[in-house]
Amino acid sequence: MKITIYDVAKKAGVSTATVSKIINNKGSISEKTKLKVQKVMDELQYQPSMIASALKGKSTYTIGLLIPDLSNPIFAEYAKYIEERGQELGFSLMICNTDANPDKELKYISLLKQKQVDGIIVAARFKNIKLLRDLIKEGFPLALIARDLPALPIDSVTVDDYLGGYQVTEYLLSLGHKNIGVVAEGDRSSKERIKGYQQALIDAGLTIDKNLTVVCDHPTREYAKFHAGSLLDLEKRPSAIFGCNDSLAIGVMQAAHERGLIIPNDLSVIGFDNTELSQVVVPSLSTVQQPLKDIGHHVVDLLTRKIEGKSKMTHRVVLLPDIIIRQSTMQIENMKN
Amino acid sequence: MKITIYDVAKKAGVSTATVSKIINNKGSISEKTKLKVQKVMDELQYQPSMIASALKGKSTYTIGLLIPDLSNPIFAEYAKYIEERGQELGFSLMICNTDANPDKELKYISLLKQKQVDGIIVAARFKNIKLLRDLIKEGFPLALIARDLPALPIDSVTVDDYLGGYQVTEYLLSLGHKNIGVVAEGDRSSKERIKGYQQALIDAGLTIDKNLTVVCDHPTREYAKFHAGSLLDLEKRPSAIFGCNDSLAIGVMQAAHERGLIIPNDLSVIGFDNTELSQVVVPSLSTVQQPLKDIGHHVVDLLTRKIEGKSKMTHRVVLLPDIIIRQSTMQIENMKN
DNA sequence: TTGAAAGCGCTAACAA
DNA sequence: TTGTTAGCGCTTTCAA
Repeated sequence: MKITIYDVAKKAGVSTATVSKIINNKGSISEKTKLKVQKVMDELQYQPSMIASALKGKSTYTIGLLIPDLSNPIFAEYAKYIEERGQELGFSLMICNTDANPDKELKYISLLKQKQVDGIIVAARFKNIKLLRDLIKEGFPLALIARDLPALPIDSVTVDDYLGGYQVTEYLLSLGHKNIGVVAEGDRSSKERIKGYQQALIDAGLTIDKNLTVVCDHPTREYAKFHAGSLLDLEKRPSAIFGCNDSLAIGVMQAAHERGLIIPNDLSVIGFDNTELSQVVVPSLSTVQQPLKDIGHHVVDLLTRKIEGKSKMTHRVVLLPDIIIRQSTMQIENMKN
Repeated sequence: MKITIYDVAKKAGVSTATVSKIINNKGSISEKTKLKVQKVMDELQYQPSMIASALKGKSTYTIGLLIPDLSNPIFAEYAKYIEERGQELGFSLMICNTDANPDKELKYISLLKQKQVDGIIVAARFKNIKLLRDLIKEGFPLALIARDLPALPIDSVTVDDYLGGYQVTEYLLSLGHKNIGVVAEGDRSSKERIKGYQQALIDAGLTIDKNLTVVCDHPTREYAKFHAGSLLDLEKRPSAIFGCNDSLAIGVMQAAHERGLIIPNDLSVIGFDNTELSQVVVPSLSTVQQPLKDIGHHVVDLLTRKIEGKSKMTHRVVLLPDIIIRQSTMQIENMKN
C-alpha cells in the first residue's frame, strides 16, 4: 500500500504532527528529530499526498488553461511558456481546448472548480463573458492573455495589436505604398490591428478605403487566398497587403502567385506572428513578432501572485511587438509598375 | 462558503449517505427522495468536490501527458487529440513539457503521482527508461505514443515509421531515382524511417551507400540545410533526398536553392509529417501524413481501459502512414539532367 | 429505502 | 519541542 504520514511517524517514533511540520517547514523542531524523520522519509520513499493536503484547504498547485486551439502554433507556444513558468513556480498545468465553444467553456470551468484548481488562465477568443464575471464575483483567481476586457477587473497580458498594425502600416508607407490592403480574421486582435492600420493612414494624411479591408469567415490560408483574390482583382489593386497573421499573408502570396504576380516586385506582403511558416516561404515573409515567452511567463506571474494573495490590484500588461523585415516587402520605386 | 454535501443533506432533510448515493447512482433510493435531493442540489448549485472523493480512494479523472516540446506542431497535435478524447471520456489532461530532460521527467512523474493522476501518457523521446520500469512494477497505468519499448510491457500507439520510410523510397524508386539521399534526426522515428529506406533499396536490388545518409545533431531546418549541403556537393549527387520530417526536407530545399538547383527538376525532395509547412513552400512538398488524431484518441482509449481495470493485457497498436504527393518530386526522365 | 459513523491522509490549534 | 485531536468533504459498510 501507499506510504502515508502515519507510516513515517510510526517508524520514526514521532507524531504525525511533527512529520507534517517538518514537511512544511513550520513550527519549531529540533535538528535531531528533523534529521531522523527525514531519514525515514527517504527510506520509505514517502511522497505526501497533495490530495489530502488540498482537502485540508491548502492549495492544489494546479492551474487551468482555457485555450481555443492547441493546433494553432501561437496557442501551443503560449501553452508551452505558461507551463514552463508554472513549473518553475511549482504549479502544474491543466489544459482545456475549448474550440471557442461557450458550452465547453462552461463545462471546463465547472470541472476545474470541482478539481479545485488554484486559478485559471483564459486565452484569446473566449466567448462566455458572463462566466468570467461570475468567477470574478467569487474572487476566483483569473488572468487573461491576448484578450482584453476593459469592462472587467481581470489581470491580463496582451500584445499591443494596435501598435503592431500601426507599425506595419507605417513601414509600408515609408516604402512609398499608399494603396494598402488588409486581409484579416474576425477576432479582437485583427480588429485592433486594423485600427492601428487605419490610424497610421490617417496620420499620414491619407483616407481610408473600406473596400481594401477584407475579413475572412474562417482564419485559414484557403479563405485568405480567396478573399485576397478579390483585392487583387480590383481595378486599382493595392501595391501592398497586410495579412493579419502569417497563414493569411501566405494565402495572399498564393493568390498573387496564381495571378502571375511576383512578390515583392508586383506586390508587397507582410504578415503577423513570425511563425516558422514566414521563414520558409519564398520569398520569406516580413512579419511582426510577438513576445510569446514574455506573455506566457508574465501571465503566470500575475496569476500566482493573485493566488498567493500578494496582490489585490488588477494589472493590465501590454507588451510590444517587433517588426521583422524579410524579402516580401519592397520600396515602391523598385517595383515593376 | 463552498456548498458541501452536508448543506445539501440538511436542506433536503436526508443524510449525506443518501445524497452521496444519488450523486453516484448507487444503492437503492426512492424516486421521491431522489427528485427532492436533486432539486436541492440544483438550487444550491452544488458541485461535489473531486478532491474529497479522490481522498476516499476514487479516481481523480486526471491523466498526465509527458511530452518533449509543445512548440513542435506534431506534439501539439498529439496533445490536442489526447485532450479531446480525454474530455469525451471525462478525463482532464495535465501537461508536462520535459524538453527530453531526464531530470524533469523524474520530477514530473513524482509530482503526478503526488497529485494522484490516474495514469500517464509518455510521448516520444522519453529518456529515463528506468522510471518507466518502476512505474510498471507498481502497476501504474501507463501508455506510450511514438515510442516503442519492445522490452517493456507497456501499451503503445505508434505510426509505422519503418513502413513510412519504405513507402517513400519505393515511391522515389518508382519515379526512376536510384541515387537517393536521406537527411535525418537522431531519434527513434528517424532510425526506423532510415531502416525502411534501406530495406526498400535492398528489395529493389540496389546497394546501400552509407554516405548518402546524414544525421543532424539538432532537428532543425538550419542544420538540415547545412548537412544537405554536403550531400549536394557530392561528386555524384543524389537525384532525390528524403528529409525525415518536413522542416528537415525544407532545409534540403533551401540548400538546393542556394546552389541554384531547381526542385523538382534538378532534385526531388520529400518530407514527413504533412505539417502546414509542406503545403506552403514552393514547390509544395511531397510528404507522409501521420494519423495524429487516431494516435491521440487510441492512446487515451488504451490508457483509460487500463485505469478502469478493463484490460490487463498489453496492446501495441501500429497505425499506418499515408504518402502525399505534391510538387517537389518528379520522374527522373523529366528532370533536367 | 435510509442513516449513523468510521475513515481516506493531512494540517493546525491547543495542550503538555 | 512535541503530541493529541478535530476536522476538511466525501464514500461505504452496516444496522435500522
